[in-house]
Amino acid sequence: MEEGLRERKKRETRRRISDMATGLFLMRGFDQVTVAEVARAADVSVNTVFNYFGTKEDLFLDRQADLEEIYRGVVRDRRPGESVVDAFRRDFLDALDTGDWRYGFHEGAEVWGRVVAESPALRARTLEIERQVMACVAAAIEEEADADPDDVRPELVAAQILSTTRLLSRHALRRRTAGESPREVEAWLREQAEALFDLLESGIGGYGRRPLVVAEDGEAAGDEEEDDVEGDHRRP
Amino acid sequence: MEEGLRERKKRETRRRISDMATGLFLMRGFDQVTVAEVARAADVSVNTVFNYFGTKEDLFLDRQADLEEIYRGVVRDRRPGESVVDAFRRDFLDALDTGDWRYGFHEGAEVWGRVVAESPALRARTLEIERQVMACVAAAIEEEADADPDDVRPELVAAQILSTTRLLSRHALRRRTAGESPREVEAWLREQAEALFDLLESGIGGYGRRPLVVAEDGEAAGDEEEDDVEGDHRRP
DNA sequence: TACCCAACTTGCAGTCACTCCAAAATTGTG
DNA sequence: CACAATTTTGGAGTGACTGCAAGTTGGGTA
Repeated sequence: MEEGLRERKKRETRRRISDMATGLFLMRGFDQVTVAEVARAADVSVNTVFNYFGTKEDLFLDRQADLEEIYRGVVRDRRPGESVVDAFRRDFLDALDTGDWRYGFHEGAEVWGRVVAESPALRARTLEIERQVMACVAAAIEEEADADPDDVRPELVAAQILSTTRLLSRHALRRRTAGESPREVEAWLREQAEALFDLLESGIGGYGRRPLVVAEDGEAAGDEEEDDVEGDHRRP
Repeated sequence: MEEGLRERKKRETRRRISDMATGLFLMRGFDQVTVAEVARAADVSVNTVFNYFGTKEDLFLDRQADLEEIYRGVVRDRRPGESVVDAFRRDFLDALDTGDWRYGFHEGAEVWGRVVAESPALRARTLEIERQVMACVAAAIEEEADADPDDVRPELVAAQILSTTRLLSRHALRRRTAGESPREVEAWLREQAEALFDLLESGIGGYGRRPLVVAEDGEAAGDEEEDDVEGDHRRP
């Protein structure tokens, strides 16, 4: 008895709910679709939806486990002579070649990105996921490097690498939604990736260093142009 | 007519709501207090609470605007010869000296940290704030460096610096809540800050490099510590 | 002083995500 | 076929948040 009817039905139900939800969200936007609608579309009760997915956001974002596994692999399976940064650089460029989903280069990524960008709840959940993935990568690096549990460097390395890839993904998505062609974006992305990973490797210590001798005419630090102070309450 | 009665009352009401909310949250936890209770404690209606604060989370996390202003200052007012990283290193150590709130070293920080850690909603909002602050710092750096709007490096620099300070703050908070004395934590923090900022300056390119030739007996990864780049990656 | 307008506050009704609970319905087992 | 375990469902909440219409208040004006 490899898989009983029970297990199969569960898997099917979960899949049906997820697919229906994703379809509706992509079509009409996350906040414009209620959980009740998803339930109706999947022909289950609302309670069943929450039986499978902890929150409404999880209906749209439930690749976290996969992500963690993939990144663990990148760290663990890096080649001889490769540093952690090297491994992620290679992985990023490979993903760019194959149109892998994990950096947002897959087909339809711009629709997906727009839906996420338009929903505060989804953006928040995305950040939380990124945080957890970061912790996971940090753990993998720490384990690999056999570092002291008090050593903070693995976390720093993880944070910096993932900041870099996230930055690249976000810009790529923005350019895609702004109407640039995939080919254009890909070229730009390849160039920027090299530059950022180089910077990551060699350090940002010198960036923006202020000259020791101040020119005689230029005004000093900013005295003009005081911008807004009070933020507006009530966010949409 | 410097400030009418109307303005003063508004300021007082806002302050009263915020104070009552903060007190209740610190005492009983964020999720254990309803907005209705806050309203009752502040002697206003629930609607008035939402008139002043967009969300329940904003009742507790209200310093974002201040944070952005402070960080803008750090970037803009850096001294001659200082790079952006230098400026933030100095600012961090100064804040450590003065017990400044912005990195979580103030009195009662561990209670505050526990409340945030225990509430998913607050954690999510914290991440969102960090993201916005990061964007703000990136903008300041870009402006300062007079960089091309297409240049992604300012964002990378901002992300990496703030990742570092966030990492330090989080660990400090964790140690405080774990019962370490403030003096202990401060000493540890000072040492780690130097190490991490050094790493930030010199780059993480060599971290965790896997040896080219695999030793015939033992496992490959791990203990060889050959960091090829210039930085002396001291370990704690 | 009396009045009026604008801003601020409030109560009320409603939506939606999400929880708890107990009663079905379904599935696997002896 | 019974019986237990699991899943599904309906119903009755709770709590954040919104929109609306009716007060209430402060400031300026006739």
